[in-house]
Amino acid sequence: MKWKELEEEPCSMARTIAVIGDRWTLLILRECFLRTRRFEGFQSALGITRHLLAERLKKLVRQGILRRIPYQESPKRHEYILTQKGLDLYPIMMAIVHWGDTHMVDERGRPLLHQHRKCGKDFDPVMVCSECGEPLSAREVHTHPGPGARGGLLEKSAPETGKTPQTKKTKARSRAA
Amino acid sequence: MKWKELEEEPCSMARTIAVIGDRWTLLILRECFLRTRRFEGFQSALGITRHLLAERLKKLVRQGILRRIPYQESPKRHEYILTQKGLDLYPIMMAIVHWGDTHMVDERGRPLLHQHRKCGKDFDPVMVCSECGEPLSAREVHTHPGPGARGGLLEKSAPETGKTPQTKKTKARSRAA
DNA sequence: ATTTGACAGTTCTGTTTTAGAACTATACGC
DNA sequence: GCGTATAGTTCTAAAACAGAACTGTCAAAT
Repeated sequence: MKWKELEEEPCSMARTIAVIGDRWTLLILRECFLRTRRFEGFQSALGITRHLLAERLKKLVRQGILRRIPYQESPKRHEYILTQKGLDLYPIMMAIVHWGDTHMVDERGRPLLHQHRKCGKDFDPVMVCSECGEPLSAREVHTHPGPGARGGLLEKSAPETGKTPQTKKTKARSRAA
Repeated sequence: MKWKELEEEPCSMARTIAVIGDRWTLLILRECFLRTRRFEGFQSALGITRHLLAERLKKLVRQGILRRIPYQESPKRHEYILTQKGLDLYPIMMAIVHWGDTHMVDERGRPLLHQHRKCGKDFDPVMVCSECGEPLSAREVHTHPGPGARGGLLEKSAPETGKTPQTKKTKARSRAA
């Protein structure tokens, strides 16, 4: 499967993964949230090859997650800062960090703590229901198709070019989330 | 950088990414939360190559995210189900889906809706502070080193094998999250 | 006036990963 | 014995990535 196909699936998760679902992109975004803004900054913080870094930054700009803004003329230099769309990735980042804090720390404890400016305390992120405010867990949630679902009868059945091929080709059946 | 190195960084995010930070693993986990349990089920739902699927499933079992449980003898067959560690990934999945719902849907709307059994309503996931219950955003959070941080003076400086090499080799400086 | 250094990339080559397809193995139902 | 279901393994070609060097612009130091 190519990244492009993934982006077009009727599944919000697949589409998001198509944009941020590789390790370097996620690490670049970590740096963004830690206020890194410049090419050399990302490169030395991550040890990513310059080639890949340039490519990933371009992709993030194309996707509207980062904005490329000049910070000096002659020579022209730009920095990369998060757009609102990018800032909205924060819950994903926090959820990832929190799972790591819970399941991947060694004896020494957490590498980084998070303090909430409003209440002044170190906190954990908790995911709650927007309607009732209760914490969420997988078992308490029921998923059902929404307006953008493509499923069952509405599914576009590709017009085969004749008889059914005998190859064991297995194509993904459609799945939404 | 190899996945193994990533796993050993003093950063909860890097460690988590080392485990689930590739596109197939994330999609396999999506299927797990949608109650897929068997090899063929994953394969036909995702269109992943069988080779990669086998590899990813092994990795998830090694990491304690899935458990491989026999469901019949002769021929021996197993199914893969989420452990508690795996179920704890739910907030990450929901955060990813929600970002996609917000920023990646087409005109037709969301592919999938989520209903909270407790209150009966379709909901969005909201990330709040465990201490004061207020919704979180990137700007209201201050990060600072925790007990597991390796930084500054404590950093293990690799004993160079002699004189400083003249190559332009750039190694990642350490960064925690 | 030439050299050095910072910055932001691009180009090159070789290795690793992944895609796509076929093959293996065990057992069941007919 | 024959086809089907399930869960893999093996093979080759294509794509992605790592590691290193190179390009180009300008400022400051020698």
